[in-house]
Amino acid sequence: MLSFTEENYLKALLQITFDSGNDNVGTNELASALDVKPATASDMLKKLKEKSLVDYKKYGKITLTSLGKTTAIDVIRRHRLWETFLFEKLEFSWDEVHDIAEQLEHIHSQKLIDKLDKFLDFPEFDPHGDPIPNEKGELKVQSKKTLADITTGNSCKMVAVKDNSSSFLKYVVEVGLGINNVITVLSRQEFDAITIIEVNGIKTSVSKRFTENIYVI
Amino acid sequence: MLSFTEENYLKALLQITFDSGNDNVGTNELASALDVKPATASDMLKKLKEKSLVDYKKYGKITLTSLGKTTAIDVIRRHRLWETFLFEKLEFSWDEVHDIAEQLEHIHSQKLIDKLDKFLDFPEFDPHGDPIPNEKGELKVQSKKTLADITTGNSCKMVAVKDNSSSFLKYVVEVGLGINNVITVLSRQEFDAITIIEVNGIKTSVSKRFTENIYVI
DNA sequence: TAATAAAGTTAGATTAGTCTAACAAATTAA
DNA sequence: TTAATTTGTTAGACTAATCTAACTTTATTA
Repeated sequence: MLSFTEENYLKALLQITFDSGNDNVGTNELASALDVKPATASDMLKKLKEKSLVDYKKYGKITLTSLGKTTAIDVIRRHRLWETFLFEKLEFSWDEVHDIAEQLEHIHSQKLIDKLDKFLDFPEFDPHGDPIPNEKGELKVQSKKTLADITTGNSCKMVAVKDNSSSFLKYVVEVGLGINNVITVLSRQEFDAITIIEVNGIKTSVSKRFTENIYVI
Repeated sequence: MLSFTEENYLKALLQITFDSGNDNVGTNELASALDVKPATASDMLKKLKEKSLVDYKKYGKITLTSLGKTTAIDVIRRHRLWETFLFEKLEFSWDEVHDIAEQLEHIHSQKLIDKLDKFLDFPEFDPHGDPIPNEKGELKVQSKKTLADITTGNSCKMVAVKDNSSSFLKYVVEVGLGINNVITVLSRQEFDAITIIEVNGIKTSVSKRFTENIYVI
């Protein structure tokens, strides 16, 4: 049985490769994702290697073993199912579900997750638009295209957010954006890296960083 | 923010006084309830005293402070609400809910519990018949009378179980008993401490210990 | 390619929660 | 009321997860 901490390291490793496409994850990057010091991550990697959850050698790159990946996907499945439960059944808002799910994802009971999945009618996406792995660990492929990739004058549909932090999500809501909204890119000011978009007839300016955190199709 | 462990000590202290009516809880009793050694409990008591959660002095009796009691009641509220959720919404059986709720009860979010309470329509009793404290910490008084108190020839209604362990609950189901069932005490054999009961027309022999763990009215 | 910077590791310390073994206090019984 | 038993505490050690500070390796750049 893995500890909360071990599960978090595995999840972070998978998340980093998912989000950044970067399969050359380093100690610093991992440590900063988990908000610990590199020394701490370095220690933990030894332990995870010992348990055959990661492959790595000193100063080399870190990769999940197949066992590690399966486990990480399971943690993500738990996280996203709980988020969906909180949002759909308990009527939490979009930006509140992540932090509570961070705790709930570590409850150990396969049966609990299977029954929760059924209760929610086997959802394929969580409230942030992220795909939920099924009981076999399979998930729908997610668009890698962000609002930053849409050229001036074109429209797209928002399907998910990259950053799941409460602060970002609150901002997204403030801007009037949500999953499935149609967004039109009106113009870009290269000088200050601002994009002017239109959503439901309302025009807003957003930063480059903002556009890179909105997944679209 | 209290740790899981601290919460478990407080809950155990309250549970012991509740269940046994014994307000003179000792280190050994507490330790055995938590499945740790007395030395460990002794150490933890210092810490809980430091945090003003228990009153106690060396070799003296242990009592919860008002803060400690409030916290313990809150842990019990969380536990019983989660049990109710598992039983009513996820269709877990009676004997499966306790162990999972032991984990869920430590999720920290007041809003989560309030919303869960509402989602379940403010239940007053959990699947084992135990009262669920409301958001103010108030709970329905529970019968202290057990099946052992019913005299030969008389009938009663089962309202709760004292022992919540999966093994006991499985046995209760096997015997054909459940909450709200009417039980008639047919006879008692003082020699081997056996009671013969009738439930739904079926006669069974149960031990003294069994009858002491069934609350009735 | 040599110097500098960045990234990663090791050593030693800390905290929470646990243990065993030895000891001390309180209670029970002879 | 003394001896035996039970109950409770202390001391010292261990593990997991973390830290800081010092050091090593790898990468970058002048």
